Amino acid sequence: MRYSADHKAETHARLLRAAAAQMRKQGMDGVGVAEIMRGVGLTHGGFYAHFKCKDDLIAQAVSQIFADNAERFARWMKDIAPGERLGIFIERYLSPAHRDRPDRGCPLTTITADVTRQSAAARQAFDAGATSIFAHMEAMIPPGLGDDRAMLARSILSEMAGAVALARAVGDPEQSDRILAAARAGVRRRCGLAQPGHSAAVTQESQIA
Amino acid sequence: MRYSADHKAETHARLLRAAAAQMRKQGMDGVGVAEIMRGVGLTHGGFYAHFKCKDDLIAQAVSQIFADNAERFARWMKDIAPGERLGIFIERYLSPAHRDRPDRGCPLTTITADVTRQSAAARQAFDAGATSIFAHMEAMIPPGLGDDRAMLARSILSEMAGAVALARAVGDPEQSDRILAAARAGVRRRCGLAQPGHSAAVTQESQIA
DNA sequence: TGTACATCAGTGAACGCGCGTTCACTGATGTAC
DNA sequence: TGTACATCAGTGAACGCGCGTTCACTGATGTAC
Repeated sequence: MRYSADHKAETHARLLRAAAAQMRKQGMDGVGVAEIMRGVGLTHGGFYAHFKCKDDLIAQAVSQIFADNAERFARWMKDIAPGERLGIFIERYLSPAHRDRPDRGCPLTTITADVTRQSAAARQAFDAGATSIFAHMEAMIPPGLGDDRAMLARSILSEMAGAVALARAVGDPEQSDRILAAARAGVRRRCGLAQPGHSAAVTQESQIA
Repeated sequence: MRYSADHKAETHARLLRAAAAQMRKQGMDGVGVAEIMRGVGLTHGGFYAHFKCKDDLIAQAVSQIFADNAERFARWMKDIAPGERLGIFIERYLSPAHRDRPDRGCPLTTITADVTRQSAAARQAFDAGATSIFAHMEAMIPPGLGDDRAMLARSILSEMAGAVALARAVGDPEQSDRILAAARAGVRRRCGLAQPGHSAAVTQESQIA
């Protein structure tokens, strides 16, 4: 079956998007080649027309995951005044909705532990993506907030990523909600924002906090 | 070969300790039954004299991991004055040494992502251990520091666990050191401690920061 | 005290299974004439 | 315009491998007599 000129590129992109979602939900080594191919309606044999091997897919999927989230971030922030962005980002990042959807969640919360055991190519893709996220965070921090905004950005992102990861791991829903609420309060305070948040993205849990 | 009365219990304990270390380094599903048995000098067939199945080992190993760290924590803190404990804990937790030894590292940094995909028994063990760590952290926070020490403990532990996990994932050593240094500075400030730390556990990186 | 037997932690061959990977093949379509 | 051929994304059987698990067996030692 011969296909149109860009058919292969489209299939390749669909495979990467499927792999990116499944790897975040099930862990980077928890997804099989056959499962990914089935996910886009193909059979396992065709995999090697698109990727040299599974490690090749993983490395490309890491880049895809960061690209997905960068695009989602840009879409969120497009119509929001620069001064409002930090508060809204914090609320959304530390929301139960983010916790409950790891398949489209921030890679700093989903693939961080796994990537330490992956190929050099995958780790380089992670480094590039993480650096970009740190830079975006730094840019959102108001200049008057501290002498070293880069360090503050790293500190705050560590807390946000750590809180979402812990909130996912904890089985007790109340404890999980409290972890998110504690991080929202801690990060907002450090960013000079009112307690609790009053943006449209505010959740029930942050009201309780 | 018949063995002494408590021989089996000793072997069981050695298996759990080996599994606890390997699971933190290689991920919870990255360790095989045969590999663990080989690690204590036995063959794979004997595994089922000690555990019902692999999931049973994993659940018990999760408890073992938290017990290991609770013991290590108690040993650290034994001869340290209560007022000094928080500062020293922060320095050690956010040290390159902790980052570089995940096999004996805090479970909140090593098994958090994996445990979301494990059995109910493993998740319950994680919850119990995490609750205990949160309580220990809360007890170290000076009463005058805020109106809600439990929330502050959650917020700070999220940052510390997140920072160590990110520092492990990042390939660039300088970036990795900066993440730890940023978290040390951020957490110390929030705990009302001097910048930078002056305890014996101080590292080169915190001097730079 | 010496002999016969029971115990049971550990052995190692074997199993079914799913994995990543290979490869001869398919067949709709673009291209050459 | 019609025919013959080349292309190549995708198919599906097959592979070697390591996994978790089972099971008949071993053999040093404790116990019964």
